[in-house]
Amino acid sequence: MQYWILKSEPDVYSFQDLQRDKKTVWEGVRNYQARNNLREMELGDTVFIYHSNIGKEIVGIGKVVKTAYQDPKTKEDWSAVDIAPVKALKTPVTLEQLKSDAVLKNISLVKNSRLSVSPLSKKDFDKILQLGQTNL
DNA sequence: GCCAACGTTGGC
DNA sequence: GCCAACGTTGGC
Repeated sequence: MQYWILKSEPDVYSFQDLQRDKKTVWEGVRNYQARNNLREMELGDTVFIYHSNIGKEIVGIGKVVKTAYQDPKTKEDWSAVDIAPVKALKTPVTLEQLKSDAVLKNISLVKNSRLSVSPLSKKDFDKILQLGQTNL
């Protein structure tokens, strides 16, 4: 089991949209590092959904329901995965909270805010759950 | 809306 | 293969 953070702009596709849709194709990643992370995802891996620009907070939890396959939107060598919602965080965890945490301030979401798919250790994952006052 | 940080592109 | 120029992203 691995853990990840997926970034999305909520005015394009929000966690609420994911809850409504029950499942979505996570496509459009056009960054090599992010693509490689997508390809390392395994079935059942847990992901946090982070809202960039608007909110700037981790709002919910999802899971990988289909591992990497050819991005349907392009013929070029990019990947997509399928994501299903698990549950919303009881309390969203803001970027500010992440930055002020001695451990979490070093996660790639904070250090490299442009990376749209980034890995998370179990420890970091648990800490964020705790900050979000949420149990899986 | 601005700008810093980062990634990509293309000329040499 | 280097690096300047450019485009994009996202925090502020």
